[in-house]
Amino acid sequence: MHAPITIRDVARLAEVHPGTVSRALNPQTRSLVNSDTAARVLAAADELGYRPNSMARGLKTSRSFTVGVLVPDLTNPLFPPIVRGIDDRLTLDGYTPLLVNTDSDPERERASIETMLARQVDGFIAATARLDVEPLDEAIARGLPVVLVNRTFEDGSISACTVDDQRGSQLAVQHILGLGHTRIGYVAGPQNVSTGHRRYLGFVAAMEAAGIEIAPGDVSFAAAFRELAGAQACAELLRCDPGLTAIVTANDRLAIGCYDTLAQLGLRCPQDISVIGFNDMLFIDRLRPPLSSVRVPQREIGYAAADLLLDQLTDGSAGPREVLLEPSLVVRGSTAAPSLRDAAAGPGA
Amino acid sequence: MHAPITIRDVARLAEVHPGTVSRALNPQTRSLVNSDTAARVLAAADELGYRPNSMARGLKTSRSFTVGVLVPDLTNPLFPPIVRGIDDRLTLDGYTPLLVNTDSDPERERASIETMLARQVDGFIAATARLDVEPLDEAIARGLPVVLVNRTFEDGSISACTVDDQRGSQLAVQHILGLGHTRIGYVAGPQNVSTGHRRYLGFVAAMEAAGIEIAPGDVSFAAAFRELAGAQACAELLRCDPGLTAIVTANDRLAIGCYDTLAQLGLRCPQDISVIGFNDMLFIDRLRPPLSSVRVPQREIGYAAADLLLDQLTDGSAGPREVLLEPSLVVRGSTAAPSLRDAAAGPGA
DNA sequence: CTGTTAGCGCATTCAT
DNA sequence: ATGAATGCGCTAACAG
Repeated sequence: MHAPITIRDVARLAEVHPGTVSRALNPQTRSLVNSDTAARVLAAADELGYRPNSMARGLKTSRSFTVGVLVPDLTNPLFPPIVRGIDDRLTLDGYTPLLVNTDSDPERERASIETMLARQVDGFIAATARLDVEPLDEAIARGLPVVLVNRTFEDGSISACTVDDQRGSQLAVQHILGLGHTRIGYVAGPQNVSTGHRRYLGFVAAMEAAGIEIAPGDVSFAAAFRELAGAQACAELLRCDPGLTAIVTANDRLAIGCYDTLAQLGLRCPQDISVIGFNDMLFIDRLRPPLSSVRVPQREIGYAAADLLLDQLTDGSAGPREVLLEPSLVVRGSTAAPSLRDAAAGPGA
Repeated sequence: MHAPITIRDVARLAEVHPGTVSRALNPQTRSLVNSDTAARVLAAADELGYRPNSMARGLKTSRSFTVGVLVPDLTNPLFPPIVRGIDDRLTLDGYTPLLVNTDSDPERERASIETMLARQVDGFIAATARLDVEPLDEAIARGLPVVLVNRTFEDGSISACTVDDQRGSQLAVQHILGLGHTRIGYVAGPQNVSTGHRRYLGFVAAMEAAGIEIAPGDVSFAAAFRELAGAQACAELLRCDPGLTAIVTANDRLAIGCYDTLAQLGLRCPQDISVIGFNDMLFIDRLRPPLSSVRVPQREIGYAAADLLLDQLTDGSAGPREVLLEPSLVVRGSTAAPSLRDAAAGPGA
């Protein structure tokens, strides 16, 4: 438990002034110093095991090389890959993420942002679903760059990185149509989060593009991205139109809920009804049947978001940008051609 | 984008000396100041929206109120709940976790610890399975408290928080025995990680306690906690002893691998063979059949680990302690009485 | 090229 | 009970 080694210890050993040590140790300013001296300093620093105190550096430069990362709940399987991607990218440039779970609670959110501001974070990445940016207003006012993940801000004044949700819905619909389905239901997510809304819009657009009319009862809105809400929405769908042969969903967990309802009604998937999810969650291929889904490159989204932020951090003039990543279709056992069931019996009964 | 508000701004508004503001704002020293003045200072701080600069404070006090948290890979479903628990507890006391993914790569591990040391973390929580403590030696030498999660350090010189792995194995074995099984195989995890080793010891002990001999081929060691390794181990088990009626595993993912092998061999679970996992991962109840498992209170483990660390942080004299949390048994459809080969009844029916 | 100087914002010792 | 002074470890502006 020896005393911490400072820049002055290194200076003493290398027989130079502390200021020179600072210059020699910083790659940015190393060119300002004689390479021999620099080498000597490096050697001395190495010998002593010197490690710059980043709080002192931060105090002086008013940059902390930390980034606030807001997620609703790390326990939601959606977020770990995103956070991992963020971490991977930030680490490359010497930044450290400060992770916070907000539980989508405005008060907790406010408090967290407060704390991070006090910690002098250099920017924020908000992987939260809620639509308002207000809690981040002060950060923005202070000139701190902010990047949104999984959502966008309407006027485009804030950088954002998301998957192309509409395109994802289109992939799902086209897959289902390609199998020959025409009686298609949709379990939508909550419309007050952008993901839910845009996936819904994508579904509508894709159906229209195919010239298929969406009957009033063919869409049911789940109150949350949860299994139970999905099960309820699915039940409602089938009550309105028992003749559906396929259900497109806005999220894998909603699709799991659909499985529950189908099982309860004695309907088989995919023989009686096809189901397709969205996100391609870990282990979703282990369900019975394995769920077809729209894959979202979560880790890449996090990585790209961090990339966006670093851009703005490094190059002050870099304006806000939006990055849209491509989803892809993963076909598994939950989708098949329609009417393996008795087509002649028809719907209605 | 106004200039940041410092303690001097508050002092000016409250018409006191900056030193007084510092005292008034810190709950610890507030008693040293007249309560009227204190109130005035608080009001001024509030009005200006003052937020203490934690880097300046840290530089002065050489405490950062941050804690380094090491995990192998956040993407492994084991860790999010643990990290969540850590975060929840640390936040209560104003600490912030600095999360790092090491990928169990010694070099990455070393570099991360280096970075965190430079950031003046006040302590470490290592939620990694296979870390020799060596990379943390310097931290320990510096007098920084360290808490291990999911593993212990032999000589008990380091605090640790784990589930009672042996007890967990015992619960699994007793459940299987209670169903009437006597021909029981074990798919063990890697023995160079403490979790794998202790669960194995627990299995052996429980079998011995029941007076059942473990035949040479009845245990197979998986090379990793992964599905494929589990599948291979399961295949080996059944090759040696096709008469097994139950398989106990050291981990849910190994159990999933067993499912794969059983399906491949045309064996039904639980009618032909029962399988029980360990961890009770998220969505493991969604497999077919739903996996019986030993539940590990992951979030609580993280919470308790952070608690241990805070103890040592707050009370310098607090020695290292070990905390063992209780596992519990979750019975689902993958375990049943042996030899139901003719019974048509499914689980729960 | 390198030494010197002056703070960054705060907590803390010493006066008063 | 409060003011004054000092320095945590570092970087940056200015000399030389």
